[in-house]
Amino acid sequence: MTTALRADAARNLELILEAAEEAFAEKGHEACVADIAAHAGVGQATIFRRFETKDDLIAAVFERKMRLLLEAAEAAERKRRAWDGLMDLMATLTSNFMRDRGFFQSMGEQLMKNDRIAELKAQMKEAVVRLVDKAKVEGDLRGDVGPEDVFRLCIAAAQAAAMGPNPTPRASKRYLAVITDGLRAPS
Amino acid sequence: MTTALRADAARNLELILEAAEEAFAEKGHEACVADIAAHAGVGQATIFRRFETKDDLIAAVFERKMRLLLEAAEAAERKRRAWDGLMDLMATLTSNFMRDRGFFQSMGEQLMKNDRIAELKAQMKEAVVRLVDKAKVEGDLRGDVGPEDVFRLCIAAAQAAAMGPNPTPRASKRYLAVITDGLRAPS
Amino acid sequence: MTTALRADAARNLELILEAAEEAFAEKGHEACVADIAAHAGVGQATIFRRFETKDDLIAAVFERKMRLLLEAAEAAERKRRAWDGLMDLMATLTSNFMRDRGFFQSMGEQLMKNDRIAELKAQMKEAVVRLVDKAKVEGDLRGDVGPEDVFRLCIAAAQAAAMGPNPTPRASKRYLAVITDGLRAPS
Amino acid sequence: MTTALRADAARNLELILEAAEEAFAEKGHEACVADIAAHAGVGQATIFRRFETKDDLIAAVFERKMRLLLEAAEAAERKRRAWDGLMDLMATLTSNFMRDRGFFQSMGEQLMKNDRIAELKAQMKEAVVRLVDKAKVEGDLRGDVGPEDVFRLCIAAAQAAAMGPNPTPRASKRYLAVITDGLRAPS
DNA sequence: AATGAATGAGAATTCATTCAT
DNA sequence: GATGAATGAATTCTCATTCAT
Repeated sequence: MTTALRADAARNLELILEAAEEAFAEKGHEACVADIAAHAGVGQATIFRRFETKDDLIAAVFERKMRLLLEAAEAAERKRRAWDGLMDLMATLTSNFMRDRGFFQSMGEQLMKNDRIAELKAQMKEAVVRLVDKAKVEGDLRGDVGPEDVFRLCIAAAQAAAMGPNPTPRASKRYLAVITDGLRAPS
Repeated sequence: MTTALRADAARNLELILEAAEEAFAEKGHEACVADIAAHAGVGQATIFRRFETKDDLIAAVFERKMRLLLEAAEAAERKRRAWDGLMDLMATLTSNFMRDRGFFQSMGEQLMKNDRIAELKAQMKEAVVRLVDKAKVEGDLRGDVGPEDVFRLCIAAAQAAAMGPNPTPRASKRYLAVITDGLRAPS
Repeated sequence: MTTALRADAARNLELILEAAEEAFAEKGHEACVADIAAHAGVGQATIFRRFETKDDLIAAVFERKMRLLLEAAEAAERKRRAWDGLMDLMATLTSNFMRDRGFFQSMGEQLMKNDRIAELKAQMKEAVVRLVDKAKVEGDLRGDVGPEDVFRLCIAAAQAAAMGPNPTPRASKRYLAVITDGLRAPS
Repeated sequence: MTTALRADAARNLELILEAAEEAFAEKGHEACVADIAAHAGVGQATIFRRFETKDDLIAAVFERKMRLLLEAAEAAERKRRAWDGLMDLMATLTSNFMRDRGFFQSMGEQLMKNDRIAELKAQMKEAVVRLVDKAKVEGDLRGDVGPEDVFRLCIAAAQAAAMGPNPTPRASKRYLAVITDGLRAPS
């Protein structure tokens, strides 16, 4: 009985998160809760039952995407050559930043109240640290490049591409190429 | 004589622009007019007397900064080696993008109603075109780098630096260095 | 069961419409939303929840009155002699125009965004067309009087009566009498 | 010396009144003072030096037009047949009401603080009284028509014509004809 | 548990009127 | 005396959040 209800609730939660993700991706965090609720086919109050605050919803959506990217990071680590993995990961990150205005905004904010998010960020960072270190050892990556740089340079490429008149994924690849060229260790 | 009152008005205008610049720099365009007015020590309506619309105020602030940067661009062109001028200009641009959220937002917007702004943008672009061309001729700049890239890569560097926990000018210089390394023509 | 809350909402909607009707009737469309909200005992935002725009509220109030008048028109058509029905209808219209500044203003506006309103106007016009035609056939109405004239002459009578120092319904009847005398076919 | 200044002042006053008349005629009393000042080529404060309040300006403009109409009334009285004069006057009044939204609004308002205006209204009324009485004596005008009716019926005709899709002077004449037909004494 | 409804706290913008020169 | 400048008091509309059912 209660399980049935919970199943419904879970479904609603999923709908909310999907709608929120889409809305934030397109309009950024200034997308309004009412629209999200409507898109999710759910009452506005239902959202606030699950997430005390709009910021909490934002955080939840962010968390979701971060989890996916963590998986991408793990996949990258499985590549034979760390540099290749790093390039894959950076491409994925860049693409995400470019497509998702909300995710981008979330990354910029200093204050992340949510602990899980801080943890996810840390996890991601660790993965990148491993990739970076390995790539350096393998002689592909410049020695003076830190793990945080990786993250930020992706943002940079996405941003540069998004700024122009036709923000295609192609454009982002070009910028990323310029940047990653700069990362490569002098042979 | 008649200049007396106008002096006051000019002073107020200055105060408004300064307050707006500061507010937009810190909070971006979502800084509200009331706050700016309060900071300027001026009634809210006074702002709307000078600038029909909040967007007009934004444009005015943007224009101001662009003028400064144009001067920087001219100075850059006076350098003996175009590459050096380009590096200087990019450093200046990057630093500005990093410090000024509003300026950053302004750059991103496609529609610039204000004609003067479009013109200033065009002027800036021309200066960069000249620098880029010369730097290529002098063999310092990669051939596949367009003038627009310059602008965007600065944004990228600024963004990357601003994203982190301690967005110092230093950080931006480091990122810019990585990027500009990628621009250099293979010797 | 579920109707309970909706009953409350419906009640509020009713209160809003009543308050708006009264306010618009008295002060015209320049009556402000805040006052209407206060009169309805409702938050200002509640009004904007129901009516996206002040104009929508105006339209809704107009629609309401138009519906009543349409019923009056139908009743008029049921009279044995079309002329009598016409006189009744004109009296009703005039009285309404005189009492309701907002309704009067609504009639004057060329652009009626709302489709339902355009339709109601059309329906009313058709009813008047029928009355006018029949009255002409029955030899009571001058041949050169069009259906639109009927409407406008009512407005005229109302206006004339409203203009004076004591705008009683009586006064409007007198003016209407003068006008309708002018409509009568020469026997 | 001072006369020179007064001449300038008088000129300004004239400019203000002309601009105000035009503005009120077109946009009604909601025309804003700033626009009027701009149109008059005069500082906004200058208007408020002459007219303590916007309402005072409105009254002044109203007074002006009333004076012209008074002259028209006198001319009407000079006609051989009172009925003809009455028709002329009504045509003039109607035409003015139709063209001048501000004048129309002014007529509608109950409270006329300004005494001169009340007096002008009274004068006008007296002229109409004389015309009406004479026309009755001459057997052209219905006995039950009062002097106030004349005024109002003009407003009515103007209003009726203005309401339609093409508010030409022609239209107003048609409505006026219908109305004046109703005024004519049965021969 | 879910939701439609309600709302208070802003936000931009307008305008008659006052002020300082 | 004239005027550009300044402003307070509206006014419409938005949105995150709470409430009643």
